[in-house]
Amino acid sequence: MRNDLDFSIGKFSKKTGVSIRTLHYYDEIGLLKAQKDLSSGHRLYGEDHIVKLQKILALKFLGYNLEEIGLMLTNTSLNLNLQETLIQQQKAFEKKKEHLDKVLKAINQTISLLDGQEDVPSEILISLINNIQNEEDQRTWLEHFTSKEIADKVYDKSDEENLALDREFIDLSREVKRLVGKPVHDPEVQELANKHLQASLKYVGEEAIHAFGKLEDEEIEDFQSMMASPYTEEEEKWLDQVIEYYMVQNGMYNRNLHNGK
Amino acid sequence: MRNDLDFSIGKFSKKTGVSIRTLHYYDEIGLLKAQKDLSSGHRLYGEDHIVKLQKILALKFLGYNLEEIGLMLTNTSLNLNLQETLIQQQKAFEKKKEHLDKVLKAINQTISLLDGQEDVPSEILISLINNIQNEEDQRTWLEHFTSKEIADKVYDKSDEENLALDREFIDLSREVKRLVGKPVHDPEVQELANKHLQASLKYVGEEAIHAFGKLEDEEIEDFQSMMASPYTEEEEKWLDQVIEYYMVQNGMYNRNLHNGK
DNA sequence: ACTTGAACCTCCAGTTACGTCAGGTATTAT
DNA sequence: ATAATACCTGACGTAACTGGAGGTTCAAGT
Repeated sequence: MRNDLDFSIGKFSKKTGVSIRTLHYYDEIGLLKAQKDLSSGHRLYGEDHIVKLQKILALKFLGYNLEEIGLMLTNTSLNLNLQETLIQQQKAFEKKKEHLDKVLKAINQTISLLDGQEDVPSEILISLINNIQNEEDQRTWLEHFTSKEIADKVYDKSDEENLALDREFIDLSREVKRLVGKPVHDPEVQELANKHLQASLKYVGEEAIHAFGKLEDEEIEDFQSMMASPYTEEEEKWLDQVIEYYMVQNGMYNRNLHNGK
Repeated sequence: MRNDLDFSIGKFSKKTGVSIRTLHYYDEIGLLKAQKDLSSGHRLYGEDHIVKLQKILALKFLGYNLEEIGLMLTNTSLNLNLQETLIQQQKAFEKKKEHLDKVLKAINQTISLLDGQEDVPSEILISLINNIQNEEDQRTWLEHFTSKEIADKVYDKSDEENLALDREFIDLSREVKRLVGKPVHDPEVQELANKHLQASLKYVGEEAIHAFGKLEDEEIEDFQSMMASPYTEEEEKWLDQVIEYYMVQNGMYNRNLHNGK
């Protein structure tokens, strides 16, 4: 082993771009132990340290934590270890990427939804975001209880389509919040019921609604618990009544029809 | 405000999928304060808490930390805040995504490099990873000191091309490590020098090498400090001599030629 | 009414990979 | 010799929890 310890910790820090504190820390946990000048206590680094630090940084870049890195560097067979763990690492990072993509999708959708619109009620935003978040689970559920084709139809919409539908639901929910409490037979209220059903139909498709009709209440509740509703309990109850009344009036009673979103 | 506190913390935890311990924590930091049964001290949750927790989860999903979420939920104008901050959030996540992509690229390249190959020296792996990590900086540097065209040629290679080149460098470095210390005039050693120069040429291109020749030593050193070398200092010095001798023998002396990788 | 086990409580410690003081010593430049 | 700079150790803070210890309350069965 050579012993040309050319660098003080400051020089070494500048040369490698790693902060002094970090070097202290690596020394402390034994990951990169410096030589110490016995009289002054100052740390000294040499070429060997540069090489080792490069390894540390490379492995850190690949996502290993310092403990793992420590083990990999003492085990001489870095290679064997790497080959085994890299696959796991890859999977983990791919999961992270999927998550990131979902988040970015949610952010982008929310941005374009807010754009130009004034004062979107927060409940709606939340329900939108939650629905993006749970989209996969919902889709799986829907596929399980109906069919792949229906699930595809409901969830494979273009961005513009989605944006338009979301906008429609915003308007509707605003109406709900405006009219809540009014008697169900009020013409304005019944017009709302009509629009609400139309929108659900557009959102969820006719076949899906038909399939929904056949399910047990319990199953529907499972699904609803995944879908964040933008309404308060009060609003929800009122809307239930409004739509029930509307359907009875129009001879199409089915109490689950409006639960699409 | 309604006061129908229907859930114990256990029920609430199951209903929402948030751990009891996390609910304790949110209560403690005042993010989601539960009602307390005064006689027992047990926490009680109701519908309102569900709604609020949904908001918290949605905002967490968008990448806000708990403090930010707390502020957003007390400020009634969730909306205004959102619209401003979402753009930042978007940028931050896009950066994260870029980083992730780089890491995944490094992992994938390393995996395919290790695949089928037995016992790749760790120094090479490290230098490969470091080079992916610093690719952007290197490219910027190269563009600055030579030209965009050259940088493009050096760095825009297909995956297969890169893999083949990396394999070649592995073989070469194995040879270096095998032959190190032998006299420079040994025919085997000179054959190595030849191959090394060929590989550098393929890797970096003729124009780039030409451009390199015009640079100051200092500038080259800057660049090299970004490129992790797979060699020890001893090997590096020996290789320098070998190649210098080779070039002198073949009437093409230029001491920077072999520094491509 | 009694017991038992599950559910709940509070308080404390630990996690990662450092950043940021504070208070003191060593080296270097003038 | 003195001042500025570099370095030291030790301690605390961070974010968002998780886990455990040791004690209390609730629900159900006997």
